[in-house]
Amino acid sequence: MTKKDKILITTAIDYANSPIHIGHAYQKILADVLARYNRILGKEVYFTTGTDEHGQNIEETARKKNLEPKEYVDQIAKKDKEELDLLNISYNRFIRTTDADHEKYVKEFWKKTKNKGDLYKEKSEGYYCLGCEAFKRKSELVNGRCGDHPSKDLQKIEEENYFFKWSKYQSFLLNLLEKKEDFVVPKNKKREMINFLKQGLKDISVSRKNIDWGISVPEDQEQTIYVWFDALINYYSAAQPKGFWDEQTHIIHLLGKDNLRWHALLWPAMLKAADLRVPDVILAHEFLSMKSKKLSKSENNIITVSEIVKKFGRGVARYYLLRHGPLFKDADISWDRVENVYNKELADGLGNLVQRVSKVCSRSDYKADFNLPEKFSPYIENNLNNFNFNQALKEIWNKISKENKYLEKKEFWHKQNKELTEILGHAVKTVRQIAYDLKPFLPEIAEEIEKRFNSKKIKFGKPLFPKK
RNA sequence: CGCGGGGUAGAGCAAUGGCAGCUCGUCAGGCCCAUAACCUGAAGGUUGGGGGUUCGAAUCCCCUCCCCGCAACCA
Repeated sequence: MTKKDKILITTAIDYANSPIHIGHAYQKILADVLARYNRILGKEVYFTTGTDEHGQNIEETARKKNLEPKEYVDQIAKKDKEELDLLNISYNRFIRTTDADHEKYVKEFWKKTKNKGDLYKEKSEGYYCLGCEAFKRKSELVNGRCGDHPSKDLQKIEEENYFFKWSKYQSFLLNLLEKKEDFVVPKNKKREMINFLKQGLKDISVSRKNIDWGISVPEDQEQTIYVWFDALINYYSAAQPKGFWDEQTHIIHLLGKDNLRWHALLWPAMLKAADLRVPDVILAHEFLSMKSKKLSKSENNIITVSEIVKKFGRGVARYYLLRHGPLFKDADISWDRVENVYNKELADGLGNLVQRVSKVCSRSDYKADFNLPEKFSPYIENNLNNFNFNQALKEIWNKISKENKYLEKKEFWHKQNKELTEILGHAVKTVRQIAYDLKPFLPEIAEEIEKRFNSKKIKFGKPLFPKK
């Protein structure tokens, strides 16, 4: 991160085919931590998330449910928002690709790119695969069939579409990736993008004929803008009017590894074509699996945010994912593991430390001082500046363990007067700092600890995390 | 030769050439402030397999087996 004082943090917008699950939520949590952290540091933060609502898949899903596409995506967007609220995600704008202002920006963007000469119309022969809901190039076919859906017959379609001159930006992109250290995080993903680029870019079709559910091409009503072209622009539509798409803003995109190519290679090329600035950091995280199997709705192998919150309470999903989630490496989740982490790390670790310190404080006449923490511990800053969310939490938990050892060694429950005051002073200071450090990660928990500890008389209360 | 990640104690992971470590679980002890929590100690590994380089290999090289993603619209 940098010293600029405006920061734009975005998450990918989720495809409104089905509501989000815990895997999607992971990304929102990462973004939320960055947003809260930077706000506390006094920076101006704009944090966006939302839904990607156009495209043929969505139209068909809606029709199957006897709904108009708009009705259907309204439902999904509402549900997604509820899930985000359960996690206390502090977004500033929930942008939907069906929002009127977004449509306006997409059309503007299109015109700019067209005027630049980077969009051209060309008749192409395509093979449409019903399994993929997508066009295949002849070169992509395996034995004249789609490699992913060999059982489906391909429809040969001749269509005139708009193409984006992606190939024109190959060296621009290569330069960007090679020169800008942090442009794609982590490094191995960046290498992957560079390797892909070196294979050569082909121009890409960015419009479709005979698709109704989408944004139509300006001055060409027959054509509809391809969903990715439409979706990527959401970042700009959300941020630009608020003044967060200028050179004074540090722009961070968070996304899953599956979307990296579009964000690292197509989006910057589109921005360049429209004479707009490119983002600073593109952070791609890995995937969560459940008992080694992909999170998949069709296989009934998902956990939703509401389930986890219902079972363990708020904050637990945030903690689990931030500490044990798939940051730069795929990670596995299971109910057993969540329960174990809840009991050992949250209840026995953080929760118990808060209890034992506050109990001894409240039964003695100990009076705390008002030297409240004013900034994050250095390890929080170091780790968050490098996007090491899990390591930052690990450091906090090391601090908890160290304090437990200290209290044990001092046998503080036997002590009195001056000696006790000294030990409690140490413990209270530590707990207060822990609460401060936890603010970006577990805001509700941090607040609850502060309620008990940030006054003269330390209060003993109910366990923060009742044992399961 | 499509691209990439991975295989280390019962489980999850760390260690990029120098005594193989951490968390959980297990076992023993201590403590009694705390949510049967906390603290100390112990057991448990020929690092998937084979070969090579080296004084020394989980780590570098070659071969091989196995898992998992991505492959241009699933976070």
